[in-house]
Amino acid sequence: MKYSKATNYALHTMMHMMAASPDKPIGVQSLSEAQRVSPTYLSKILTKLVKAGLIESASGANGGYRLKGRYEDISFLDIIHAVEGTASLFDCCGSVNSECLIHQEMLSAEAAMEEKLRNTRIIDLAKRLEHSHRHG
Amino acid sequence: MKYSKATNYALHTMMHMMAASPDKPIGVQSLSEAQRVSPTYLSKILTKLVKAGLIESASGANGGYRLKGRYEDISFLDIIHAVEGTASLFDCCGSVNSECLIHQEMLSAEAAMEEKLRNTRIIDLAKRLEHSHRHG
DNA sequence: TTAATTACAGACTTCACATATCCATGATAG
DNA sequence: CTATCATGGATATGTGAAGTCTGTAATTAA
Ligand code: SF4
Ligand code: SF4
Repeated sequence: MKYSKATNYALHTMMHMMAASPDKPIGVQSLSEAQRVSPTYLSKILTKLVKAGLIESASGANGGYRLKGRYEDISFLDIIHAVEGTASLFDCCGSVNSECLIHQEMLSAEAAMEEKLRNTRIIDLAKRLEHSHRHG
Repeated sequence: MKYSKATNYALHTMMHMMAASPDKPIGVQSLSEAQRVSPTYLSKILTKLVKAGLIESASGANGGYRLKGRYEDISFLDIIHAVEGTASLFDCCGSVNSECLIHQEMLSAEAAMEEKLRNTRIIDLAKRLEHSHRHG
């Protein structure tokens, strides 16, 4: 029961892109160096963000990844859902039983967490701090 | 990023014990039959609950597992912590950086879920419904 | 047109952990 | 003493996370 490291990488990358210039694409090479993760692996993760419509990519020289459209609205939950999927944390027996009290409680608790994550936008944190360090 | 099946078993078992008589110990044999899980495996899970002080066990004939003390106060979170552990869902780089905004937000969101789980007691749900079915 | 650069997709490996199973041991009631 | 019951350790087994490798496609610069 842990968030994957991929989610961590995605959050850091998005934070970094928000703090940097949103105009020019940034190659996965430079994005990976700040986080000590291999470029090919980070690329896999960022492709998920592309498919989720959160960012856009450009092949070829001077290509890379770039924010698009209404990037100010992107929340923590958007990124987490793009990377981890949207399935419930509590999948008992596959079927959703709306009458089950255990099930209801677990979904309700998860919803409380998602509510918090949905109401926090990356851009707000990026504004509050030029956050580029990565300790370890 | 899923709750383990062990947590599911523990929740069902506790719900069952609350609905049944709290006086007599119930053997893991009968507890397991209701959930279609092997007795030995369920025993391992229940031992965690014993060590967490949520229930008590009695060896020998007519032994088994039984609620103890202030069992009315047991919350969802108590059981989940006993089974899954109390570590944070978001463990980046091991160290807790209180100044990191990403870290703060993730902890805050997790706290919202735990708050909900802490404020829901098993006994309340057991009262509302004699809940012993297990579909699959 | 060619070469360099970049993202993308698939196969693959490795590793950690969840999910058990089996068996020996210990405790306890009758 | 014996049947019953929990506990602990060792041991599979399966699944998903984490990461690597390599070829392919797209795009730009020369
Ligand atoms: S009884 Fe409720 S919690 Fe248990 S498996 Fe069914 S729906 Fe899920
Ligand atoms: S989220 Fe913050 S504390 Fe955690 S690794 Fe990233 S920068 Fe460090």
